[in-house]
Amino acid sequence: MPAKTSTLATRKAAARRPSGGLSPLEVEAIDLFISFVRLLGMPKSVGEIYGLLFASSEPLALDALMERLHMSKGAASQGLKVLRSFGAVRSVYVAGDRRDHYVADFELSTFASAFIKEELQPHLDSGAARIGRMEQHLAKLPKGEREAANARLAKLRHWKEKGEAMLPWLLKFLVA
Amino acid sequence: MPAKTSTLATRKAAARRPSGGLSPLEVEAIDLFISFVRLLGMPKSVGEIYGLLFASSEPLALDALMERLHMSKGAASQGLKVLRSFGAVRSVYVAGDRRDHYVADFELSTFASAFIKEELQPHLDSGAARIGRMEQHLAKLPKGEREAANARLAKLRHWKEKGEAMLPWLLKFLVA
DNA sequence: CATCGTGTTCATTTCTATTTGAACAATTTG
DNA sequence: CAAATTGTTCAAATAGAAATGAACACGATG
Repeated sequence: MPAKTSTLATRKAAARRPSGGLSPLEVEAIDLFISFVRLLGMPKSVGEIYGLLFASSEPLALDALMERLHMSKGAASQGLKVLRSFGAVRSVYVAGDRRDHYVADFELSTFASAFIKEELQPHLDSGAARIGRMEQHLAKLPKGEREAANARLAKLRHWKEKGEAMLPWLLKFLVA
Repeated sequence: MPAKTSTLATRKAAARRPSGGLSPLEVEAIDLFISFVRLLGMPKSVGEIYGLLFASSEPLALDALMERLHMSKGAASQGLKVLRSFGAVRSVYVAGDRRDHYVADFELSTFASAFIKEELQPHLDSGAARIGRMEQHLAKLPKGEREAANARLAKLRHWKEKGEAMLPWLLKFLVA
C-alpha cells in the first residue's frame, strides 16, 4: 500500500469537504475551544487543534491538522505537545500508517487535574515562598510600621490558605 | 499651603526611601501581585499598582504611583480604572489635597465576585450559545454521523453544566 | 547505506497586547 | 477668566507572545 493512500473513512470525509474546508459544526467547536484555551492563557493554536480533534470522528495526523487549520508544521507540533502534556489528547495506532494519529480525550477530569498541578499549584507555591520572605523583611522593620504591615501580611496568609483549600476542592468537584 | 507640599506622613516615608525607591517588602508584594494578575490575564501594570497600594500604609495619589513604579501617567490611570472596576481599589478623601488618593481594598470576596461576573460568566454564556448553534447544525447532518456527533455534544453539555454549577460554589467558597 | 517520510526544535518573522506621551477635558485657584 | 493642576483618552511606539519555515534528528524503507 503506497504511503499516500488514505483510509476509506478519510477519503469519504474528504469528499464532503473539498479543499480541506471545515464544516459549520467543526468551526463552532473550534471557536468554542479557542475561547476556552485563551481563558486559560494558552495560544489559540492549541484551541484550534483540540477543537478539530474534538469534532472529528476519525483520528487525525499532523498533516491533516496542518492542512485543515492552515497552520504550520511547527505550530501543530507545539500545540500537540501541550495537549499531550495535559492529557487532553492521545495518539492512537492506525494500521499501515507510519504517522502518529491523535484523538481528543474527553475526560474533563484528567485535563483539569493536569492544569491544576502544572499551572495553579506552582503559582500558589511561589506565592507562599514570597510570603515567607515578606515575613523576614517584616522582622527588620521599625516597630511603628511593623504592626500595620503585619495586618496586611495576615490578609495574605489568609488568602494563601483559601487558595490551598480551594484547589483540592476544585479538583474533586471537576472529577466527580 | 502650596501645591507641592506633601503631608507629614508622606514626607517621613519619603525620607526612608530616597529617590522614590521601593522597600524590599514592597518589591515582594508587587512581585506577588504581578504574578497573580498575570494568571488572570491582566496587564502587569495592574499588579504593580495593586501591589504597591497593598503594601502602602498611606493612600497614594496618581503621581506617587507614577514616580515610585516608573510608570507613565496613562498606564497608571488605566490600571486604576481596571482596579476600580473590580472593586480592588477605592479612593479616599485626603484633606487639603485636590488629587484622588487610592487605597487597596482587602476583601477578596468583592474582587472575586467582580471577576467571576465580569470575566467567567460571559465566557460560560457565549459557550452555551455556541452549544445551541451546534445543536442546530447537528440536526442537518446525515444520520450516520449524527449519532457520533451527538455523543460529543452530550459531553459539551455536561461540561457546561459543570461550569454553571461551579461558579456559584466558587463564589460562596471565596466569600466565606 | 542512501533516500524518504515523519516529527521536533529553534531562530526569525509576524502579530497582538501593553505602554508611552501628548492632546484634551474638567476642575480649581488666584 | 487666565493659568495651573489633575486625570482621561487615544494614536503611535514598544515589548512580548505566537507562528512560520527551514534545519535537524530519527527511524523506516528499498
